[in-house]
Amino acid sequence: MSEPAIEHPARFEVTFLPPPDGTTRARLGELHLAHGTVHTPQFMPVGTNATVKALSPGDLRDAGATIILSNTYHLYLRPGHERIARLGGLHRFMDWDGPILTDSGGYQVVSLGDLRVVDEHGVTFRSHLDGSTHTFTPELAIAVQEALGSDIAVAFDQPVYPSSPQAVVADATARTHRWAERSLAAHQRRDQALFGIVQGGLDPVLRAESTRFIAAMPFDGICLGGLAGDETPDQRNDTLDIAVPLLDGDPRPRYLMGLGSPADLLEAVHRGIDLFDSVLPARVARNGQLWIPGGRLNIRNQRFLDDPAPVQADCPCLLCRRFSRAYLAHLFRAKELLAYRLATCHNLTFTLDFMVRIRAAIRAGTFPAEMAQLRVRAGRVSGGEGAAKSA
RNA sequence: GGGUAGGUUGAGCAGGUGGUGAGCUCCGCUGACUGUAGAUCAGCCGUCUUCGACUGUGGGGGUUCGAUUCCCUCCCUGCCCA
Repeated sequence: MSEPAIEHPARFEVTFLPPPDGTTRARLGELHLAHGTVHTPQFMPVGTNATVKALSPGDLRDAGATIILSNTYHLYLRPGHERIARLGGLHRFMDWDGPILTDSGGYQVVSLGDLRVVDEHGVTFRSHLDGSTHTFTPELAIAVQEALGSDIAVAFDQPVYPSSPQAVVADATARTHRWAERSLAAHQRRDQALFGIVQGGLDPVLRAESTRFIAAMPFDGICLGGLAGDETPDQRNDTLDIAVPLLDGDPRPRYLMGLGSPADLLEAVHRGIDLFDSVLPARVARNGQLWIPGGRLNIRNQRFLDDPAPVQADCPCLLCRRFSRAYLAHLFRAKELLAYRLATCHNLTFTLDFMVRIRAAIRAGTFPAEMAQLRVRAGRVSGGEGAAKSA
């Protein structure tokens, strides 16, 4: 509330257009928001409960984060959006003075699978905390996000798993469109951007329809939802190749929701995406997986107990600057809390540094040529073969 | 020296008062994780020719068709008393 109103809640400038030869759709942009400027392509660490798990705001800054994501559904349930508003808004509450995007809570429709009812009015959930019943509507999702005071709010949608039957996808997509209109109508806060969400699953026709429908509305940015689920990389790429070209010439940022491994980020940037978020780097860090150039380490593996080397020699993160693999391996075995902080610092530093490299290549006009080596640096997403023996 | 309670797969246990002990929890190993109900979850964790088979209840001996169980003896550990 104390934030100064700005003329454009989300002014987006593309500062480096994709080459006209069609070798890539990767582009460079600056997204100007109430709490600062975000250079795109950019990755947003996820801070569901008004905290990126295990990290302080200072850790986040040091890792290179410039914008983070938080969650409407979780903060509505606890501690309550009105309480956060009374305490001065989400930025002040969590002491993060950079931009924040809030997810609308739509994703929890699928992630909290059991006991929910979706109808035209909204979604009735059972709270994962105490079992109490709540109904989320587009209007409530917007009101909560306005109370939180995020820089970017997101329309309330109904995602479905990419592999869902066509009829299910069609139904959810149509409802998402109607809810997009209601979200837009409900949104009032002038210093807060509002992004709309495209659905459509993997169906080319539905995805194209949804992209056109959402793009035709006066949102400040376009989210591509319903991906980063159980689809294959090829299916995801094909879907992006259908949706993104329909946004050619559109002056707004494109945000692929939920994507997070370096290899996946690279392919999506190549296909014209500007913004990403994912819990993946932070979650796998807490579970002992450390990302390094060309692969990853499972720090719980026995061989690291005697390894005096840093996780990644040239990494500037808190972990790699000062501690050995052996120390981190010990902390994980002892279940010491510092393990989660150090590992998370590293994976987010790695991910955000990867985005820096991508932006540098785009700026230099060498992005398509550098894709191969960026792919090598990204390593594999999953499946055991990507594990690096040591750096 | 006497008494007493025990010795079960790395650790800690359960069980078993004559009819096939491979069960549990740790630890350990491997994997998974993508708009976070996740510092979580899954598989493995005696040996082998691994959809099965074999071995294993401190050592030795005895009774018995059959012993982890009953008897004898020895060894080891904890506690109590001298």
